[in-house]
Amino acid sequence: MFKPLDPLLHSELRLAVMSLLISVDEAEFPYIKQQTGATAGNLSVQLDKLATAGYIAIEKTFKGKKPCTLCRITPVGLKAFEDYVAALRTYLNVKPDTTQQT
Amino acid sequence: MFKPLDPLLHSELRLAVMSLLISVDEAEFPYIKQQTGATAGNLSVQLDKLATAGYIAIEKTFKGKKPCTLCRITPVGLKAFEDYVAALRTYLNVKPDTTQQT
DNA sequence: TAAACAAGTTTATTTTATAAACCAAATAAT
DNA sequence: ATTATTTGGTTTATAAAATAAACTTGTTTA
Repeated sequence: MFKPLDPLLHSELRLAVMSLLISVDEAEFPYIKQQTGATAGNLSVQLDKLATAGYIAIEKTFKGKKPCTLCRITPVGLKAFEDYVAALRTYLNVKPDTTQQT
Repeated sequence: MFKPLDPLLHSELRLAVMSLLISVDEAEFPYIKQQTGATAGNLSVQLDKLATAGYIAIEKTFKGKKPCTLCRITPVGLKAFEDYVAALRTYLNVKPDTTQQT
């Protein structure tokens, strides 16, 4: 009936991050922070979780002398996102149940 | 960019309950328990939260000698659910659903 | 009449989300 | 030149949430 929801994606901030990375394919920490409205601390933690799960790849580079944290979604992450959306739909598009109950 | 998600609905079990109540419009505790696969304790807690928020109405009756907890969605709950779905769409990169609901 | 069952509730524990506090380096101000 | 401020984060502490285990109350059933 209801498919289980990947707890890693069923989180407002992490979902926003994934959604963002799907549309831009590469983004810097400050940009994600601004787009999501998250605090730096919260964002840092949630990015770590996504990276640990292999949903995103984090590349730490430099932009001139400033550190630059680049994030992009991985194929695993993209698949997880799609699965999550499919699971969510089982909660959102429910037609009235006309089957017999026993 | 991303609309905030009502924390009361952004919960797997509570969302399942709401989804269920939208489709059947009235359901007993054991039925909800069976459909969602939740434990009784968890379900009891989450139903309370939904009721406290005014999203569902809980009526405690009897079915013969057995207690019977009846749940149904309220107009407030229905509105909240619809708003939640609209907010979610801002994360899913999906166009709003323009099909007619009957 | 004792044991098992049904229908929940309460409580305790684990997880999670989140922000506050912190750190290091670069730039700006005095 | 030294101090202050800003940038770009990380680490840690706390508040909130989810969840199941344990418990309660009444009802059948053996």
